[in-house]
Amino acid sequence: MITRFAPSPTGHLHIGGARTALFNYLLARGLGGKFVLRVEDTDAQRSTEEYTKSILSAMEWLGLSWDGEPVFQTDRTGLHVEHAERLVAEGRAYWCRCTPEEIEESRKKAMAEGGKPRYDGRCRELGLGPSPGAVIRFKCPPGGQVRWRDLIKGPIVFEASELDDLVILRSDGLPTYNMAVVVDDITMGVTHVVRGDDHVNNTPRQILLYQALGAELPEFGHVPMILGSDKSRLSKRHGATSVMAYQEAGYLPQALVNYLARLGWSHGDQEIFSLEEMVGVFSLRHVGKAAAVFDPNKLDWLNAHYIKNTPPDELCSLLKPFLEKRGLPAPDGEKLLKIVLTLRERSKTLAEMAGKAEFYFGDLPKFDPKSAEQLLALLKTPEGADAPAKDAGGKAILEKWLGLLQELPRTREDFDQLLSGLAAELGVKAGVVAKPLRLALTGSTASPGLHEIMEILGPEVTLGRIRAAAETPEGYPQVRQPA
RNA sequence: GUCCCCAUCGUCUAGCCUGGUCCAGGACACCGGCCUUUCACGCCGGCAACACCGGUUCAAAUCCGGUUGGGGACGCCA
Repeated sequence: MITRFAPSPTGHLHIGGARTALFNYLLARGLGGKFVLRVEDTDAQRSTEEYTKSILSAMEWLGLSWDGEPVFQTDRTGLHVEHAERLVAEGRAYWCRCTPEEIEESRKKAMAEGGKPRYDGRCRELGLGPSPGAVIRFKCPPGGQVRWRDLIKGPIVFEASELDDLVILRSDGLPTYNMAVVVDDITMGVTHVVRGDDHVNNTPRQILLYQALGAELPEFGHVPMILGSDKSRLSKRHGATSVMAYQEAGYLPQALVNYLARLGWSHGDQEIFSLEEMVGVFSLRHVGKAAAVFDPNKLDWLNAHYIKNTPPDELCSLLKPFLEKRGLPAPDGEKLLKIVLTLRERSKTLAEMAGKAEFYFGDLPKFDPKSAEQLLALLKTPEGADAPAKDAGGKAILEKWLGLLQELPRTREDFDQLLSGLAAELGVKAGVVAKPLRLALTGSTASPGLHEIMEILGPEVTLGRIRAAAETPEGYPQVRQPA
């Protein structure tokens, strides 16, 4: 068995492409076959080397290793031309000199007659030879049906009369898509052609070419499209569509692969799969026929799952580039590890984690606008007898903390004792005394546990931040612009 | 316009092939509760679907036909 992934380098690897690549990979690996990569770069206008590199690196990042060197379609032009000429020689194709105007006229006529726009084959029996501007067209059989049993969709039938004489060799001497694909799949020994749904309509033409070339047919499988939330084809306006964009947003490859696999494929009620695990249980039989809507929420859930389950030291190295992107200096290993430990249960992406880590850096934290307001409000609440029972006066609380924390508590238990002691002393709930401290330390009302935070910040920064908040010097707190 | 494909909770899906075990199961999201120094995690609970019509059958989410709806394709792009 040989499967293949055949992207054209006219853009970055997108979500849909990644999924068909994944399915091909799983199919081959599961059955001990080969998975090859073919770069379909026959469109000289739009193909670039940069995109080729980008696609290959995205494949590697996802862990979809292919067998052998990538094949470039433009390296095989000779082969394609040879086959096209052979078809002419055997009377199964012919040279056509029709002008664009003539073709257009033919299409319009077909449309007017209630059919689909098609070329009428007027050069078909003219026995023309090559000439500048001429193309080779395949002679489509006049009648009958083309049918195949699709690996995913089941039996599909096309009337041959629906097909017209497609161009197989362009006037610039390069093969067209259908020709190049068929010749390559034949000569590369591809046994299972698994590709996007949008190619179903190409398949009957390709089957005809296989037959004209006297080649054995491969199996075909067409995987359904991925749609955006409005059920139209997934595109940029739905958000990120390239694998690279997800990488940059801090998604883990395991999460993306897991998500893509489960989008359209299932294995009972199981949701979490490693790539290796999927290889063992994957089957086209359980790929659905219907298009699927891409759900960023579920991807986030999976990503959070994989973040939580990645060994912390590994997470540290994964996080570093994201910290750097924010201009945060990577702390030494021990400290970074502690930071990561406080954040990994709270982050859906590495980018989000880096954002949440921001308050660990610098002397004073930046506040989000709402938290800044809250701190100021707390500081204004009167202390003592005038204070509402639920609110013991922010300034007083912070000063108490300042006293209590001259020596940082060693353990979480020690801190808890300080906390509940202070709460009892002021006759308020623990949350009331924790809140000003949290605001002072992190610039936010939501954060990891206070004790672990202080341990990471160290005594100097901890006390400095509390003091700054209690005294609210001019211009404090400094408000952070929302990202 | 023509052809092809598809149709179970808001979303991803199990079940459909081999009708009864499905007044339809799981997951994400959402809502409620517990845990709790906040947020999150975790745990518990809830909401929520067989597109419609007809046929076959003792019995249909499951089989058949039609309708509607959605998607895709009709290039010297891939």
